[in-house]
Amino acid sequence: MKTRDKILLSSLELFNERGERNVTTNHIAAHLAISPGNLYYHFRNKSDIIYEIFLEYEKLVDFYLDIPENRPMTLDDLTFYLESVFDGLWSYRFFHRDLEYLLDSDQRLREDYRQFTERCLAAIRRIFEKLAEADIIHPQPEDLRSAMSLNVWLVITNWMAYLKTAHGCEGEGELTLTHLKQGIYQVLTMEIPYLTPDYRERVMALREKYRPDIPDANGRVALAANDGR
Amino acid sequence: MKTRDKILLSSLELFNERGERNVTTNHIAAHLAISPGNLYYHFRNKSDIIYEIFLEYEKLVDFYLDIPENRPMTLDDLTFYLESVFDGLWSYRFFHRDLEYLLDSDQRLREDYRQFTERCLAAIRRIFEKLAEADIIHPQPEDLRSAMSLNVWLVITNWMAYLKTAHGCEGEGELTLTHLKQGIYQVLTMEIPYLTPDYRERVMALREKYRPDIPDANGRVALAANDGR
DNA sequence: CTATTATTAGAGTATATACTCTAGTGAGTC
DNA sequence: GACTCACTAGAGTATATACTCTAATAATAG
Repeated sequence: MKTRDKILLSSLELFNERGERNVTTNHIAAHLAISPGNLYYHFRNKSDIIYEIFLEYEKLVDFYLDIPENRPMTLDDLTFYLESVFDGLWSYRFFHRDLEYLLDSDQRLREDYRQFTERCLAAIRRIFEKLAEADIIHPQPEDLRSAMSLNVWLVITNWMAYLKTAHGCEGEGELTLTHLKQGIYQVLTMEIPYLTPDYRERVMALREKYRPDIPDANGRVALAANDGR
Repeated sequence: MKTRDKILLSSLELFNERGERNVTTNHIAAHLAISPGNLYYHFRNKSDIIYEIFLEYEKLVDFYLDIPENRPMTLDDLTFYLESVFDGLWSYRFFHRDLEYLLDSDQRLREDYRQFTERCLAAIRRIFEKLAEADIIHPQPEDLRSAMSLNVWLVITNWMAYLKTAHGCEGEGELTLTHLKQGIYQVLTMEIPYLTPDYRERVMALREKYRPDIPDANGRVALAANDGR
């Protein structure tokens, strides 16, 4: 594997593990057992590394959120979108943690990320639209759909921060992809009132599969056996 | 004013303006025209300053979210809670920006914040409960109420980050308290399906007052005259 | 007035961080 | 064999950062 790619890979790994703020270019070089000079031969600076990683993240999510227009949407589609978005969030989880700082330090990234957000929101809106077309949810006025979509986005992008900050349990409470995906439960919660009678049961069952098994804010632990995952 | 208090005040101001990561203890001292030594006479380290600021934040929000149990809840109460929470968020806006890093660097803060979150969530749940008691919203099963409350919390705490990251417009697009409070529109969006017929119109009108006047993700600008604020 | 304590200035320090510079090495090309 | 060129090592640098130390000054109590 090319040194350049190794740098990107190691950086992502270290960023995800320790947080971008705690990972220096020297750390990255040391982790790869290459010299700092070598690293700076391949990248002008740390921002450049982060930017390239963002481009990968962007490509991944754009790929997942490509909504096929030639057929109606199914519940499996919805599941796929939700799972995929959380997969992406997990793989590049360092990114949202220091988002504001990162955007402040790199204008390119700021503008790209803005457009990325817009595309994601448009995709979510389109998903709602197609869910209505498929009679899975009741149709909504455009205003409401936009506001709902934004709420979905806010919940998705903040779910991980909630898990990491609200559940202290330092040593044991390691965050996993499974925990992260329990955010799907939260997203589906918002759709409940809009479900059509035909699909209500099925969506509720789907939602149940993602019910958090960590103590909720009441200190209660859900008993649901999270089978099949 | 005591030097100690001046340090806290200046720190908060600088943190909010530039972000905690971009503000050093030397900056704070320079801003107050005192020596670094003086600053370190009053505080053991930067974390201590942040911790004390958090305690103020906590006290403020706890004060706002004290739910009176001796009378039914009104719509004015709800408005007050929403406005207050966003006021608090605004006054200590640096805090949520670097939350994960801050909690990682200070165990006390981590534990205190965890409990703070729990109290906030409990308050939100209680508000939903009392809204149902007052026949403003339909009653919900406890499960749903908990999940809804968590979503409200996620939307509230992520709204500012959304504004700061999704709306690039560097120079002009200065973030203001008014913009921030448009998050109330998003929060009320989640309650729409649960409103009782009696209150539906009134809550929708309230919500309309907070309709964002910034371009939404479609590039459209809401026309609503945001009167009276 | 004296002794003590609280407060402050300001120079200084150890370490870290992002990044640079020079001197190569080794694989291919003519 | 001379030359090129992508790639790499590793020492080095300027700056920043969190924090310390000493000495001095103001405030206060007896």
